[in-house]
Amino acid sequence: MSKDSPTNAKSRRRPEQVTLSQVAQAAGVSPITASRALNHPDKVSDSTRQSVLESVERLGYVPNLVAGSLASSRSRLIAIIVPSLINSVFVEVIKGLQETLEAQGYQILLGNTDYDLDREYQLVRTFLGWSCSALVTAGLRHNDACRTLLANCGHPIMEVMELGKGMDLNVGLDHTAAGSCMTNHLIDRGYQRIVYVAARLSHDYRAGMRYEGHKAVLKAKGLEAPLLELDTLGSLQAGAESLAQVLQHYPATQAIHFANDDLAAGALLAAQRRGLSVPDDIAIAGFNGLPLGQHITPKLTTILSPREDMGRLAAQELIRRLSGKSVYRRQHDVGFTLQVGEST
Amino acid sequence: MSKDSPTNAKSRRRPEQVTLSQVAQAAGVSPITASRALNHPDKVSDSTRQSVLESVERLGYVPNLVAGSLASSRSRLIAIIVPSLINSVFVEVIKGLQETLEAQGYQILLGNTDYDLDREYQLVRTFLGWSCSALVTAGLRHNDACRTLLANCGHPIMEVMELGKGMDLNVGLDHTAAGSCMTNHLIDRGYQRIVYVAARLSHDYRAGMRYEGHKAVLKAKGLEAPLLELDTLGSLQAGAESLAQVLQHYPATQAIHFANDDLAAGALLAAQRRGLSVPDDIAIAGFNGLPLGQHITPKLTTILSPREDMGRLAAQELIRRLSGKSVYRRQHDVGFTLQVGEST
DNA sequence: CGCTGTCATGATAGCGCTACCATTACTTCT
DNA sequence: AGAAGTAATGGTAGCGCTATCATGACAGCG
Repeated sequence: MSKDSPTNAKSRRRPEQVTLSQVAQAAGVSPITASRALNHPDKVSDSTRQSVLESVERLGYVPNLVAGSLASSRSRLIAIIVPSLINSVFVEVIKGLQETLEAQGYQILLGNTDYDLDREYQLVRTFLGWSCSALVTAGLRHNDACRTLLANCGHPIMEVMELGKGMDLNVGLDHTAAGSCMTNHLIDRGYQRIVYVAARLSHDYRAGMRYEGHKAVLKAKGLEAPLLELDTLGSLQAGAESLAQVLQHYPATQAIHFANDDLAAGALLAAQRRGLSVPDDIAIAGFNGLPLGQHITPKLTTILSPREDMGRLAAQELIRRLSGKSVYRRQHDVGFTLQVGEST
Repeated sequence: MSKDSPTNAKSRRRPEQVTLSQVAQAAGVSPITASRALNHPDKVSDSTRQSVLESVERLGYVPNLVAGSLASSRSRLIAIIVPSLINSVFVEVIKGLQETLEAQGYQILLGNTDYDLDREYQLVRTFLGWSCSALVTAGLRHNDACRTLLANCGHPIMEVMELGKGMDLNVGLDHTAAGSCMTNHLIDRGYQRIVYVAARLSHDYRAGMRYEGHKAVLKAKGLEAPLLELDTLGSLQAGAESLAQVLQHYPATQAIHFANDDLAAGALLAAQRRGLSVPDDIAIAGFNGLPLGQHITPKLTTILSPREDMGRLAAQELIRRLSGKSVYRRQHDVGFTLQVGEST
């Protein structure tokens, strides 16, 4: 009784906040029963549940999830850590995750590392401090401190985007294979002098993996694999500018294999402005399968990666794990699809 | 002593978790002093702070933010509620918010309503349960329950995207004026038979506001303001399809005023495929100022809205408010810029 | 020399909730 | 009939941290 009394001198309570005890009192049950009525509805009788819910409604009770999490050390928070929000690729994965997780009553803590692994470590620390139920990171690369923290935190870790030796769960695709796939296609089309253009590989190291796949194919045929690395983010603008650079440095180029569709589309549109014919004067290929590529003329040849699906699948796997079901696979290869357009 | 002992039969602690008490003990100070060393560094002596930080490092202590928030009823969490993650417009606002808030040590709780106000209410409830420091919502429209909750929660509310009678803080732009601005431009160019094309106005009601601005200008000149509302989300695809519909239903159309750049660019690219000349056969205008519009030929006439800036400004205002500074403006008009391209 | 003020630190008592165990009233089984 | 469940409820004791007040030490002051 005195516990609930606001006259208590030591009380720090915000008096306007309705607590579960007040709900319980109004419903004529103990606080713990009220708690059960809300969180384990099957553990109380129908009539009790009814009257508790009615009191909740009447008093405008909003559960204090902070207190609940502290008491139960479970939070229903999922941390999502991505390196960028500008790159729509990550947003689409977030979309898939978010859609699935929110439907299951999880909330999303979003962090952006800006491609900085130290920043990632800080974010992981903070998110662990929120005792989030699981962490999702884009990519398999972490610094040592971060790796240690993740390995010992006791929560499920989901690494998305690429496929490889993950810490725990992993949903992604094989970027090296994707790079090879596209280059095989270009060679099938008869192109031999192919330049690979990427934006800042230190950031987008997955583009670097695709380049490795690309290079392996060319080397096997005894061909060169020149690389043009731009010092900007991938964008239409960067793609447009890179076209000029390629034509200047490698005038005999027959095809350009771009690290992503933004670059490729930018170059394609710039080629049009210049009066170059694609693919006759120069062939252009991208990666990602953005809608844009399918609406420009000529349609862009690209590789479609199932980004929202990746997010959805990752979320499903996590939920399965979190709900204690043992039926799950540690690793999922979501694959990719070569989408042959008119630009190659 | 016995409190920290894991032998205590009633203890529910996860034994692997390092607590502040352990850090304090290792540093030879009381828990409360250790807390101060971390959260109010200026309130402890240099030597104490040093030894606490060193113990934190050595023991690998990760602060339990849940416990901290419960005790202090402050969380450094900011809720961001948007209606969609597909629409890049919202993502850009999130980007601006996130960048500014993370730099100040705030974390982001992200929610997606899918244009459903009831869902928004649920998200607000949940986020308030996390006693987040502030809430950001995209838009001024809420249902009654949500409005009541927000009004009484005692936390700063920031409504972004549009300008109007907000609940608390408001950063946005005048969509009606933006609609008028573009239509004035079209009329200046000599177009009179102008169709407005939008995607699902019940969702994107801001597009509806722009249409109102558009209509007002035309009505004032005694001109008709036909509206074509699509039953899809705004996308390149929808824009491409809408072109055919406009040409069929309104064959004499001189210009199309699209609700956003995705639609406009889709239509422009589709017009090219059809061999129509833009703007000679038909003029096309958009809204948003997406990079895409500046890379296609002809360049798209559009209205540039400062989306990341909107996010940044909103975050700055919130931070100012949260840190108790009284210097803030309740409302900011971030304005917009008519970007005249080659498509009109 | 006491008086007041500031600084660094500590003891206490919660924040609002739930895990854990206990209790009671029934039902079912042998 | 008594043992052995099962279902519904409650009491107690924290979860790990911080607000509040209290304490002691020491400086400055007339």
